[in-house]
Amino acid sequence: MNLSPYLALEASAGSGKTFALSVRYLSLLFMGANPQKIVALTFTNKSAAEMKTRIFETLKHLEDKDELEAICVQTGKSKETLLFEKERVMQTLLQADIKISTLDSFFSLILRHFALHVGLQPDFKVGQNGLDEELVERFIKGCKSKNLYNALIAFSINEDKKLNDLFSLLNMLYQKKSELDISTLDEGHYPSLKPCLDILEHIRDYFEQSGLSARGLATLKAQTLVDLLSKKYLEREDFGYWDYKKYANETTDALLRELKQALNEHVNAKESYFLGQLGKLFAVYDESLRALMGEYGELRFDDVTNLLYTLLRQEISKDFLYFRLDGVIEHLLIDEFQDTSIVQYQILLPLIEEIRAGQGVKDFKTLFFVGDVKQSIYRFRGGAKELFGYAKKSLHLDVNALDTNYRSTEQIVSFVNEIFTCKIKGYEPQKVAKATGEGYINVRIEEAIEPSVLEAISLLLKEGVKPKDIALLVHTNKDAKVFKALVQEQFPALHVRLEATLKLIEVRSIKAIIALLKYLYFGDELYKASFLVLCGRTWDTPLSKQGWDLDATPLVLVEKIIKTYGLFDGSVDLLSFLEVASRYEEIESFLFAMDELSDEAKSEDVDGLRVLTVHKSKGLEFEHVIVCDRLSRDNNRSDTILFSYDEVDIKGLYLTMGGREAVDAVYAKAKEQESVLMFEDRLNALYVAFTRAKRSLFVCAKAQNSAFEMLDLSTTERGVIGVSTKETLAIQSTMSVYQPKRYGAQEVASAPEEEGESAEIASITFGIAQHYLLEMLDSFDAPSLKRAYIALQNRFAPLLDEHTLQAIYQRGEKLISCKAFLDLIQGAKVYKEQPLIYQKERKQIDLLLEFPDRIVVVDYKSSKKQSAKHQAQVKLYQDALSTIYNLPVEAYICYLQNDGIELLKSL
DNA sequence: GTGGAGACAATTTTT
DNA sequence: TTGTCTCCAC
Repeated sequence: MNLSPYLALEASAGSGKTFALSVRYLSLLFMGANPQKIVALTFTNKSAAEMKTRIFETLKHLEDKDELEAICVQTGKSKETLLFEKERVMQTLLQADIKISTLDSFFSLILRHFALHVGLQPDFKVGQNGLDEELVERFIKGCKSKNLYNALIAFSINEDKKLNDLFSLLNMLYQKKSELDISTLDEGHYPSLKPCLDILEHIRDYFEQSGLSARGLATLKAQTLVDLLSKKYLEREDFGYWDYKKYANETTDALLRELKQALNEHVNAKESYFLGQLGKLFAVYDESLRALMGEYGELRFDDVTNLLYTLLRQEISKDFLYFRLDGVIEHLLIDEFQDTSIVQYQILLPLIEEIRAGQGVKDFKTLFFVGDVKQSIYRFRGGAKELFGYAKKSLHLDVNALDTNYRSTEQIVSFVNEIFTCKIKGYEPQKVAKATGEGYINVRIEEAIEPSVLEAISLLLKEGVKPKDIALLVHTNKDAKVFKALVQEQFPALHVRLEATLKLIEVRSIKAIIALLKYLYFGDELYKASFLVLCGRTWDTPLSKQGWDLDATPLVLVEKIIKTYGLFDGSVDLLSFLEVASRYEEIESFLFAMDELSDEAKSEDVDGLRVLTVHKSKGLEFEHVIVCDRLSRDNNRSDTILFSYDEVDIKGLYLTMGGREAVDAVYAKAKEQESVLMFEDRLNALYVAFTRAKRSLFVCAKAQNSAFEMLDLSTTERGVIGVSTKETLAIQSTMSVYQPKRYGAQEVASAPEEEGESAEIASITFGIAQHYLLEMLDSFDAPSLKRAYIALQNRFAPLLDEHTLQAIYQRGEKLISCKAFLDLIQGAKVYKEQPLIYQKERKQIDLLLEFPDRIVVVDYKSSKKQSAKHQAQVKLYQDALSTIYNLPVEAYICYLQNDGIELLKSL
């Protein structure tokens, strides 16, 4: 066999990591490993699911897969042997309880086995829980009973810490609990600042006598430590500069050194005191937390790892652990190893060492770690990329690197190589799998990024790229929200899928409902205006408080608002919000709870152009990627406590104070180390973003304060935009495969904007209302139109004004009197709003006409702004339908415009 | 014109 | 908590 038993694989972006993992997994199976004893761990549920699917799919169609060859090499078996054994392996795999999961779920599984040992019921829940208030209460109670209450208050005042900050600090220590012995933290007395202030005064007196300017003298005044540490002369060796220069001499410089020394002593004493106090408070925090977990059976992710670590360290023996885990794990595969945190590694270490110790010939135990330190972007969550190197070294692993990129086209690979060589430490340029010269790069550096982004999108659409093949990568969730709105405003017909972590209260329609409720309850006109604007109406639209029963339950009120204002948009978020509303009895407590509402919104379930953060995009790939600069400026806020590391061990911890580095060299070094690591994380994030692209990459950078600054980019355009011609298999569908074609701009010149109605909500609502009217038409005659209009008024009256409703009605009139249209539907069986599931996308066909000898599909559009896209859309319907019907299918786009109906036959 | 000081504004990433 | 702007002695 060629399979290296203890292997670390360095897999750069797009180098076939998933391929390598499934080859490894299957090779183990073919070599006789028991699937029950193979554990494969990833970081996200998505990638765990993907890995499972990939393994099954590969095995199922092994004869057609490239993996077959690789498995031959790994196992030393011939193709024939493997294919002969395929069925047997499949059977074992299907019968086994496959252990492919995320680290977090693997850990909670283990913890469940031992729950009773830590005072938990095995059915504990994991997730973000809402026990924060109980924790605060219990923590304060604990402080009181331990005579720490005064210490708590003194601590808060001295450090100017709000309770909230203190809690995030304690939580941070909690995460590092396994790496740190908190009980040994220093302690001392709170030091006095007086010695420092005395020296300063001395300096000032001296300079005053010399005749220093008033401005200079003012800089030599300070009241607090913060004042003092902000002084710039602390960064200097002497006073030989600026206003001081004229009067500086040996005496002043000696005094400066004396001041720095005194300050150094002061900050260190203060740090000892702070950490000592914090250690005591932490003990109470830890205890309160543990009691709460036991009582409520609710754990956070950190709690699981923390408890498990404690268990493995103190309370259970290794043998017992294996016994409970249904035997020893023989093969361990870890994906994205660079994201592993130190606690996680320590938990896994007994398992790893057990495997690594198996030296005998009959012992068949293996380790396989895959990772890429260049893609480490989760330091803030504890991910320690240093662990990869450490593990390689300490476990004496074989090291292999995948050096060819199979994901991206040549232009992209060489662009990424060009940018990141020299920037990322130890960057090895990637080789190109297909040296075809394909690919497209477009780097734009402008004052504002929005126009660049919109141009990039229209450029892609013009080339016939399908929206779902485009991904917009942004830096923050907030940016994602902003760009989604922007894109929708400019391309009203485009589906945009927002994949960001948003709070429920950040969803527009929910914001609106809360605003209205607040208006009804508090009566503040401001809430009324904000509700109206959020609904897409002008702020001064009349709105009456009459007719709302404030004694009704929040659920009833919210439901009524949604109905009255037609706010339901089909998203799950409103449903979750109704669920939240049902938790409250009356409006007052509901409204006050809203400000603290932490429930998360689900991403919208639409297939279309995707907007997501760089962090979310990790592990994914897209045909066409637009990387956006950050809209707001970068925020490198540092934590209250700074850790310094010696490889993977904590070397020290420091209390952060602005300006402390000027008087404390040790601290300065730790801070420098920290900022290097933060820089690397940001650089890696850009590497991740750029390497998501398969065919084209747009970079939309700002001229000032750019997140791309560190890359020294310059405006570039290279290559041509290519459209994938690769067939995408429709799963579980009898329909044949849809072949995307190029819809060039030359086919239909896009019409100039016909109306000025580009206000985001208004134009979308207009389109929906128009469709609604036509859907309500029983038949295409005047009486039906009247009935449909009444239905339209009932539903859309609150959202659209009289004028708009009239305009919609008139378009309906024009349609039912359009000869070409009436001729078209003559003699057909008519179906409206027919759902169609095609390529896993849900489509709605506006009008379907069934004739004995042919099928006609009609799509209504209210403007010709996006005609190329409309063409593509009906073409898709046409193709889809021709696979269902055994008849010729014709497609039409029916433009309902102010000046008349235009019926356009699609070619 | 130069450059230090202080006032002032703006403010993440997720299992 | 950090970059940007403004002020003013040299």
